[in-house]
Amino acid sequence: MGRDSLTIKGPFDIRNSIESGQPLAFHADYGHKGSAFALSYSTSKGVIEAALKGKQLSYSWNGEYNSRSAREEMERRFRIKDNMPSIYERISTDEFMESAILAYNGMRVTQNDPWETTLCFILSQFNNIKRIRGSVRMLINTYGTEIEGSERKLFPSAEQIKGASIEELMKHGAGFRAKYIKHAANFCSGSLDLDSLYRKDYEDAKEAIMEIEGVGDKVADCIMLFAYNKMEAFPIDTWVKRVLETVYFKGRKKRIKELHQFASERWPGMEGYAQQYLFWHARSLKLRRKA
DNA sequence: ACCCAGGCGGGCG
DNA sequence: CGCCCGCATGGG
Repeated sequence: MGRDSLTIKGPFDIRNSIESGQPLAFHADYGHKGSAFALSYSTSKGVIEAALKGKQLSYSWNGEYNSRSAREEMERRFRIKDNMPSIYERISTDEFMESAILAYNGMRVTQNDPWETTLCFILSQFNNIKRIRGSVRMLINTYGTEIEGSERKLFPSAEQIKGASIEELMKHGAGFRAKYIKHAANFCSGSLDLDSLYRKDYEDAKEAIMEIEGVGDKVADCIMLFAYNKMEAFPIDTWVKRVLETVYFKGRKKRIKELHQFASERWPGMEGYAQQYLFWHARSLKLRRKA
């Protein structure tokens, strides 16, 4: 148990950083008039609660955290050390990107736990953000370990999920993805060492994570970007596909492979950040087919 | 009622 | 390879 704070340098939009569908296991409370923002999240080690006021990010911890590991957790999750002006310089290639950056200035790509990200993004397939978050909350409350003196629980480990039946997982919001969750839990608590993927490059790590049944090209890219710090990952979901086709290809249908190629040439080494701004801006514009 | 959601694996040609 | 289909479920 403890409490500390750190000062954020550069633009930081905490609300859009966590609401933009990258971390899916957060609880958030909004302050009045947008002046403060409070959040909490469960990890495998404890619960972190944090609040942002101006440039001061204060936070508290419990469980196995100590002052040093809690600080590292915060800096990592929110990529506090990212140089946003330099990133914007690299992805600000056109008017659409400029307006996205203007609208969501300070939105960070967050870096989350590999198992958490794997579980959450398997749940994300053919699903919507609101319901994914509800399912994740249910899984935490059902399978996570209790923490003394806290209403929240730890994020359930692969071992704990492995102990659940497909029927139980289905009932707790996983739907048809339950069999994938089960397989991922078996795999990640057994032959696949998630920590070892940090030492692999993007291509090799992605190939390794795709051995999990239910993890295809898009989910693998999300895990690479949102957990393993691979900024060249460019997840292409329905929104990103649509916005790319609309903005850069005059509405013509393009294959996923071509769009990956396009992104890697346009935003080399920073595809992940470009993708997050494209995705979130496209959604805010409700850039649908029938809009 | 209807459509869609941060897709995927399997089956087909 | 590319294409097409079904899939649990609930929010808009």
